[in-house]
This record gives sequence, structure tokens and C-alpha cells, in this order.
Amino acid sequence: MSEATVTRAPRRADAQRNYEIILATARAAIAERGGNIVLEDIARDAGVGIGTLYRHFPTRQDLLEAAFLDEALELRARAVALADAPSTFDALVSWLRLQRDFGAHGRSMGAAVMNAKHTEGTEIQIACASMRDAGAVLLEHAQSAGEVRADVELVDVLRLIHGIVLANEQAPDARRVEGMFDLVIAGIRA
Amino acid sequence: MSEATVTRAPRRADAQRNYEIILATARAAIAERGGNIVLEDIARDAGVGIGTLYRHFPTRQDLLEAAFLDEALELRARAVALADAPSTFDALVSWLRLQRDFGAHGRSMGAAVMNAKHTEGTEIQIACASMRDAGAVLLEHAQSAGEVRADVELVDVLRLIHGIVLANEQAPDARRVEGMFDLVIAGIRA
DNA sequence: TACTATACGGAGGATACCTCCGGTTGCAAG
DNA sequence: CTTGCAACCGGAGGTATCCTCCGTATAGTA
Repeated sequence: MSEATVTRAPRRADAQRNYEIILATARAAIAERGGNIVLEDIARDAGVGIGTLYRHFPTRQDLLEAAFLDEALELRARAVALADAPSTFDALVSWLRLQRDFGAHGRSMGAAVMNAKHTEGTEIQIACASMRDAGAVLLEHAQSAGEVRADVELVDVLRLIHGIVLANEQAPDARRVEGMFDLVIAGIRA
Repeated sequence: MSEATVTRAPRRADAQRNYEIILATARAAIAERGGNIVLEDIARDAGVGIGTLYRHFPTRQDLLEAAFLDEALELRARAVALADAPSTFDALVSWLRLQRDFGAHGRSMGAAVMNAKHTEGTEIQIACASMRDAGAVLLEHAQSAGEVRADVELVDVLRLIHGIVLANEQAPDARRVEGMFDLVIAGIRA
């Protein structure tokens, strides 16, 4: 996974190894306990010192972003795969549902990642932009088919779904999430 | 303001005074810098010791909740006032817009307050429930008038608006917020 | 093998939350 | 007005977490 990490400036073998162990440990922790991970726990679980963790990921956000990168790439791939589904509307909704579920999975890291998404030139920013471009195709198809209002912007829809995730972090309730999601879908429908 | 704080068990004059100073200081700080206030700063600015602050507000959340209480009461009052507006739909939308703006104002305290909203018996929980009841009237009116879909639940709409606020905390963009809000409105429309 | 650029790791400084308890004070009774 | 004490004040200090710094270790190379 994560080709992006391979195509870096050459690093010593031990450094590369530690980088990957830390990232894998962080991903597992985030998947289990959300974005409120304790960095010193990650370092310990990864079997490295805290200093090593901070050299590879200078700030907490760098680590969260790196962990999120794969998801962005995955979501982009899914959008591409859905681009020639029979029903343009269903394809879009399926993809938005993925967005929702991925967000819930990496809960609490939203805020940290959101920042990066808007900082030009970041690796994650590029990945997110690429993901959005792929999703925009789905939206345009649905709009061309007259199934989604023409004035709907993808950014708004995505951020709204992100908002659903954030608003449900504290007391997750599948029924509530579904109701909110349906409202958004109703809102984009032509 | 805040009748609720007056109708408490009798307290010594200095205690009552400090309680109010702390709360006023916290409100000002929240309005200015959001919910990420530093409690020791609040205590200092209020001219009391940190211990005093913690006696009156045992947890950070207690303070945020108390600061939020007035807003809940205000939002309830607004809903009541809008209950007999000419256009039921406009009344509902106006009130939802208030929800959005109040949320943006007390940004970052959302998460803390959300917890409380669901804890039975809390003062804030009662205030929020009361606020929701008043808002539900607006929704029902609009639904009776056939302007809003009958299967829409207020909780979902409110939480969705709360989500808009949360998703825009990091990089507030009025245009984006407006677009997202419009999507939600479109979603509830009959 | 020996040399050095690179990387490791943990002690410790900084910040913020919250607790605890010795000292202080409002206030009611005399 | 004085007195007594329950209520209250305040900040020192414990805990948690983030992040930095630098002496030590090692991978890769000649």
C-alpha cells in the first residue's frame, strides 16, 4: 500500500522500516480507537522511541495525514471503478456512502485532515484533490442524466457528509446517520 | 440572563459573585476564540484562582454547558416567536439559520455540548429538549402546510446543521456554509 | 575494517487538566 | 459588635500528553 511512501528520497533501511512500522501501528490504532491516539503509545507499540516517531512525523497531524492517505487513494479508485456503472445516480450515492463509512472509520481525525486538504502542495492535498476529481465525474454523470440538480457542487456534498460523521462522533447512532444521509441525498436530487 | 443560575440553592455572596464572573468571562472567551478555551486563562481573567473555577464548574464540560445554556433558551424563545409567522416554511428556515449561526458562534464546543444533550436530567439537556420541542412545532406546521416532507425528523435536521458547523470550523467559508445549508433545506422540502 | 552521515531513543521541558487542603471570610446568632 | 463555623478561596502540585534535544548507535561505503 501507499506507493507515495516508497517514492521518497532514499533512506537508510532501518529508517524506512521504522517509518512503515509506525504508520501501520498508527493505522491500526486509529481504526480501533479513533483519531485521539496517544503518540507515545504508538511509539511503544511500534517498538521504537518517541524521538523516532517524531522524526518521521514531525507533528501529530503529519501522522494522521499519512494514515489517511491510503483512504484517499482508495476512495479515488472506487470512484473510478464506479464511473461506468449502469445507474449514474446509484453510482454517486454508493460512492458518497463510502465516503461516509470511511469517515466514520477514521473518526476524530477529520479536523486534523481537513486542514491539510486545503493546504496547497501537501501530499495529502494532492491525493484529496485527485479523489475529488474522480468523484466529480460521478456527480457530472448524474447531473447530465438529469438525476441531480445542476447547481450542486461536490465540495458541499462531501463536506456535508463529513459533517454527518463529525456530528455523530460522540453518540454514533446508525439510524440517525442513515436519516441524515438520506436528507442529503434528497437535497441533491433533481 | 440565565435565570437557571439564580434559582439555585442559596450560596454565599462571594460564591455567587465568582460564579457569575467566571461564567461571563468564559462566554466572552468562547465568543472570541471558540470552545478551545484554556481554563486557567479564564480563571486568571476572571480574577479568581483555578481552584475556585473548578469548584463551580467541576469539569470543563460543565463550564461549556453553562455557557451554552443561555443560547438554548434564546433559541427556544425564537422558535416560539416564529410559531405564528405567516409563512410556515420561512419560519422554519429562519430558525434553522439561527441554529447555524449560534453554532458557528460557539464553535468547537459542539462536541462537549452534544454529550450533555443526551444525558438525561441535566439542566442543559432539559433546556435543549425544550428548545427542540419549540422547534418541532415549526417543523410540524411546515409539514401540515405540505411544504416539508412528512417523514423528516427534526433531530436529523438539527444534527445535520450542527455537522455543517463542525465541518467548517477549521476553514470557515461563508459561501460553502451557505451552499451546504441550502442543500439541507432542499432535502427537507416536499 | 574504519569512517561518517544518518538514524535511534529517552530524558526532560512545556502546556493544560484537575485535585487537594491550609488559610480566609461571609454571615447569622448572641 | 464580637464570635464561631460552614462555606469558600486559591494555588501548589500530580498527571497526562505533546514535542525537542542531543549523546549514542549503526547502516552503508570506500
